[in-house]
Amino acid sequence: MTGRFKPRIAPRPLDAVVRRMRTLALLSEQEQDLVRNLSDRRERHMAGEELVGEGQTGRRARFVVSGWACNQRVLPDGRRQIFGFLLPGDCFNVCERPAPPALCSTVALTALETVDAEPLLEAANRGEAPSLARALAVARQVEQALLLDHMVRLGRQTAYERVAHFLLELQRRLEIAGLGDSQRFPLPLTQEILADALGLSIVHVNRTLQQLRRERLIELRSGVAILLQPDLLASISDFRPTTPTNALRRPA
Amino acid sequence: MTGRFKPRIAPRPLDAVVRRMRTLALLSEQEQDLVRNLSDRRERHMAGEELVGEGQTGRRARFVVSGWACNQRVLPDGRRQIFGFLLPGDCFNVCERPAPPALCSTVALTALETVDAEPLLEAANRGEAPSLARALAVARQVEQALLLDHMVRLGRQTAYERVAHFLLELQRRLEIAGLGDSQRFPLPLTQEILADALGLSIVHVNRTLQQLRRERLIELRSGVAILLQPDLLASISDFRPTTPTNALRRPA
DNA sequence: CGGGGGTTTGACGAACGTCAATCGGGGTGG
DNA sequence: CCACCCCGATTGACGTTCGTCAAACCCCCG
Repeated sequence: MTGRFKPRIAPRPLDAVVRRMRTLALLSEQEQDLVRNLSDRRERHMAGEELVGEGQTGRRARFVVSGWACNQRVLPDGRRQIFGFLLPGDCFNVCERPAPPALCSTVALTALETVDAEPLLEAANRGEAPSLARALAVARQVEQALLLDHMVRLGRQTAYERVAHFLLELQRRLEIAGLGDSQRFPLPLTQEILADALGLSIVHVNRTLQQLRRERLIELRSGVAILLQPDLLASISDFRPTTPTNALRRPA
Repeated sequence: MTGRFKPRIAPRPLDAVVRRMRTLALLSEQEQDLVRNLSDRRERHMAGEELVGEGQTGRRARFVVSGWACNQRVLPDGRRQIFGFLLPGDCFNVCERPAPPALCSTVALTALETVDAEPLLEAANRGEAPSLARALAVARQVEQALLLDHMVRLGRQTAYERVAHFLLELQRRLEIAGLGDSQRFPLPLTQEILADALGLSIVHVNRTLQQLRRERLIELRSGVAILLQPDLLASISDFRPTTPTNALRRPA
């Protein structure tokens, strides 16, 4: 880490994005540079800030560069359902232009950094970046898969299974983004957020986490999660790694 | 209804499909005929038949012409989650070609009739049917919206609210397809299917329906549902009619 | 008349939510 | 440096919702 020479512009910050895209399709060098050069039009958001409002139109495609966000909807009586999380490397507002009204709001959960991804869409639409176009399509497919996984958790899994399954999902996604290893990853979520994602009460999330700790399946300290027995967690929660990396790639 | 002359080919059967598409975009006469002329390549399926297997590739876009189907996933221990229902007029397997692996399986719940919709996609891709292309895009958006509604039900609503909300959704969709009125519609689902959709047990679905009947909110007899007090049901379940018909249409 | 799938009912228990109090750590102003 | 404070985590007691098991019922059909 000590002063290694970096010839290219904009070295580190978009690392997660490039990494992520490369797991989705085989990007050419030019395509990778296209991504790395997005660094302008960066934006910073504070935790709690709403990035996209429900029903909002004219949204521009963006990447999360650092920090966490979520898609959610809030009922009039205050109940909240979180549909999914946006991690570094994830894109949002990627759809046909002009973008239709947003189906839910997107909210920053931590300090957050994003970049405009429209230049990529334009290049892709002009046919200049076929693999990139494909990567974005696959990203949407993965997003959809995660949504269905989440729905199974909510509808047909117990609290215990839900938490285990969800932690495994985060582990995989964060490892792909280069932000964790096969067991350890940052988890900057309050138990209230977990509860609203998993369809549980705060108290019950707490107890479920306690149980997983007691059974030496996980550790959880100061924003870091450690999966002590990932395989056991996977069999407990019927976790099947969709997209083990490139599973969705087109053959040729 | 007694022998009114119908000049065009293939009169009735695709009515639901045309109706549905017309609520999604303003179709030209040619575009409507394009839809109506799909009648070839019709296919019949029996209840229980799997139309699409999880992970299946090379799927072709299709419309449901009559009957009901659902998207679902089954866990190894037999638990099942139904993600949503396909009603007459709905399309499935509509996505960029070549189609990525299916994220869940699609199963016929009743005797079912479908038609191949690929000709429409091709015409749309050739730029020959812009409004149709738009209608298909909106259809996907609506499908996504229904998915999120369903997730809110599963994660944050009580059994009572879930059933009420779900019945209202069906009422709206079936009325659009021309298969029901503002209160009455066919409901060819067993309580087991309802349970697997709503994340409940059969017994609890039964009791919830009993309660709704006792309170004179609904009637349910021999495959027909009647919403006696739709407004009350809506306020009970916080039902907000997304897409009150054409809400998602592009301004110009 | 018998059978089978779907519905209904009751009794019971487990999972999960609610309420309320306490704890604990990091930040902040005095 | 310390007292305070606030938010989030934790714990206990208790109530409700919902699931499970099992039996009865109902209706359509052969």
